[in-house]
Amino acid sequence: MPQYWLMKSEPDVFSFEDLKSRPGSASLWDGVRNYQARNLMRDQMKKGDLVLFYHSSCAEPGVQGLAEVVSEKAVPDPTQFDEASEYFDPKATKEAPRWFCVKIGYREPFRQAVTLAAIKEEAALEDMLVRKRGQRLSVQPVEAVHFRRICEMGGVS
DNA sequence: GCCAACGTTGGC
DNA sequence: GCCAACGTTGGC
Repeated sequence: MPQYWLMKSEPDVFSFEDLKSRPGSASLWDGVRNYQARNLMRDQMKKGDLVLFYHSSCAEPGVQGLAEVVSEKAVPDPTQFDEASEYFDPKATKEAPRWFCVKIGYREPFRQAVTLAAIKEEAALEDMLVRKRGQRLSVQPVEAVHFRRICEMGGVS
C-alpha cells in the first residue's frame, strides 16, 4: 500500500517543471534541514509512495501535479558533505550523516493546479495539514481520501 | 532543562 | 514588505 505525501518547493528554486526536465525526470530531494521532514523521509517514505508536488512562496501557491518516490529508501543527502554547497553541514560525517533524502520522480501534471485557496474552500479537505496556518513542514503526510480529492480537483484520476 | 533571542517559512 | 508562527541556538 503506497502512502501519500505533500512536498513543498519554491518554484523559483526548484519547480515541478524542473523535476520533469531533470535526467530521468527524477531528482534527489536534497537541502531539507528540518528534523521532522528528515525523519519522515528517512523512516516513513517508501518507493512507490505518491507525492503531491506543491509550489510555495509564489503568486499562486498550490499543488501542480503528481510525483513519486523512486529511491528504495532514503540516502544521505550529499550536499551536507559539500563545502561549496549552501547546505553544507560541518557537523555531518560520512560515518554519521545527519541529513537524509529520498529521490523523487515526475509522474503526471494536473490539468489545472489545485491552489491553496481552492483547498481552503473545499470542506472535504478541512483537516489537511497544509491548511493549518503556521504549518511550515515541507514534507507532510496526506490521508488517502484527501489525496484522492486533490487529484479529482486537479483533473487527474 | 529552561527560555529569550534570533532566524526562517510562507501566506497575504 | 509585513508579520505570525514556528524551529533552533546558546547562555545560564
